[in-house]
Amino acid sequence: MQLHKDDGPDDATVTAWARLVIASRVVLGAVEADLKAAGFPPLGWYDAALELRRAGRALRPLEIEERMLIAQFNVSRLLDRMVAAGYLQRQPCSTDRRGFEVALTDTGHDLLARMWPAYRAAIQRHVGAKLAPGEAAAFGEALGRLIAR
Amino acid sequence: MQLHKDDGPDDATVTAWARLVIASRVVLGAVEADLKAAGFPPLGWYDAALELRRAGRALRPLEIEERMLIAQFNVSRLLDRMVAAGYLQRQPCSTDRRGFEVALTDTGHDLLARMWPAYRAAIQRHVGAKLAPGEAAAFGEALGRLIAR
DNA sequence: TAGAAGTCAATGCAGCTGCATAAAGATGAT
DNA sequence: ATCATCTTTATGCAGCTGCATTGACTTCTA
Repeated sequence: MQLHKDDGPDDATVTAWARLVIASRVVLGAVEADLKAAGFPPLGWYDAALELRRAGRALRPLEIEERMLIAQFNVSRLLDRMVAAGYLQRQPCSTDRRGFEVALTDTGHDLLARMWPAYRAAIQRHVGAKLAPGEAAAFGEALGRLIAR
Repeated sequence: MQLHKDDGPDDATVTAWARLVIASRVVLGAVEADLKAAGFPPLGWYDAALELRRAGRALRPLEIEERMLIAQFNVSRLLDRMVAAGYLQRQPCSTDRRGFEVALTDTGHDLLARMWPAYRAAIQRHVGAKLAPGEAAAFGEALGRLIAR
């Protein structure tokens, strides 16, 4: 236990932070590299497609933004690229003529199906295999707290 | 407990992975934003300067690369920028004429000293305050395992 | 010690990100 | 209904990243 006069983080917190910075770079990079090596598009494409499949309906860019927690202008461009690649299609929004909705095309559904085996293997290789058995749950809990609020 | 026939990740691992992707983006972004709002350069600059102070001597780009786990060409350009900003200085390497060493300037030492209060506060706000008491140690352990190997 | 192979660092290019702002439509107050 | 305000999405620009390659030097082999 560390004594301190201010409200700064304790040593364990600083260590956790420093490792979070490194680990996210290393693990994200490794998973992305595996996917790319297998000829697939970047992770963000999968994530966006997955949100659409989970929702079970067309979503507006704003809804994608809320779910993926990425900046508005990056959603705009990500959707552009995915539409251009044929994975998504835009359709006019019935209730707001400023916006539109994006829906998964058949090709988009197919992308999810084809990527999952490679993606799942990458997750197991770079995350699952490195955590102690049973450790993942508590680790995920802690990460969830970092996102909350 | 999940039954499966293949060697894929279990649900807790997939959840942990998904949250790692989001949490690192959210938390890194928040800390970077705090530093920027206080008029400081990006995190990577602090990290590089910190490695130099920790080492207590000039380091070669390759050594920075190993410590920060970032790509070679990104080290090259990060050092360029930090030298241009006056925080580092290059000096010829006595044992290898291909390379050189970088050393912290007085301004660089000063940067570390000036940034730390803002940085520490940001770590506490975005990480320390969100973890349950005592949780940071196990969390850091798990992150350490992800980096290892 | 010559030559092949390896290592260290920089750079041109393309693509992605952050930021500020714009354009178009929705919403709310009077 | 009108006008100001807010919301939704797109985009120009600058800077950062990944990738492939190059140039310079070192190391290894014989």
